[in-house]
Amino acid sequence: MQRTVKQVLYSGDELEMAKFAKALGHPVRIKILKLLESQSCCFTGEMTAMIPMAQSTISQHLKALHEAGLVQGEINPPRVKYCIDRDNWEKAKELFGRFFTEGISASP
Amino acid sequence: MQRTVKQVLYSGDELEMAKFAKALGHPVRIKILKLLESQSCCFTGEMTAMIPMAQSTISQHLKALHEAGLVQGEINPPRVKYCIDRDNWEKAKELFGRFFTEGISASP
DNA sequence: CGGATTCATCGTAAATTTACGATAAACTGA
DNA sequence: TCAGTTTATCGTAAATTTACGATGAATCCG
Repeated sequence: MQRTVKQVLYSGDELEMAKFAKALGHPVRIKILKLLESQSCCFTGEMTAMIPMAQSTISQHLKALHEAGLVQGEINPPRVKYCIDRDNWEKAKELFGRFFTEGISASP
Repeated sequence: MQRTVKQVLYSGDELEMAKFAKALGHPVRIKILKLLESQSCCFTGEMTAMIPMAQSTISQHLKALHEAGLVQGEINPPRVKYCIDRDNWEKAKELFGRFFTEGISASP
């Protein structure tokens, strides 16, 4: 008897690419990453000073970037210093690179 | 008198990257693009045959990809043949490439 | 002129995202 | 210990996304 539900199956690469892409799918998050990229690291406060948006909203976007693994935060009381997560950055770079050149790996 | 509303300003590149990234931000859209990439082009029906999801949903995702400019459809009655939009594909490739290596262009 | 095929669009419900202000939590330094 | 600073989280409203089935539009073939 057929018990498995009709459902799309995704490869790990597909899921990971989508996760990264989703995190990049808002211009303010692009801007934040650009900031971190240009000055290696910075505190939340510096971002809120440069981006005219409520502090809570910036914090929310940072959380999204963190959950996608693109950013990591180092507690430096009473502040938090954010940096690009280099490992995942490289992973994303490679995934996007492959995707746009050959089309992502040909897994399931 | 100050009349402009407090508002974040984005560069064209930031907006365009976010638009592309958002379109890539769902695994089924990644899968669809992979399909188009691997067999140059295909009809909607071939996708719905390979992806267990309602035809209307696939069509909706194709619309999203089309609106982001990543895909173009050529009417071939009674079917529609979809292909990667090569111009924007290259644009996206370059944007993501620059972003992950140097960090996107340093405009406003 | 039908009937069949192919795809888009509509209507809809549930879930998620996005923004804000208010508040809480963690830590410093006086 | 108390006041101040910095950031996260909560609560919330509006907008958007995602999925489905049903229906509509366009075109081909007989």
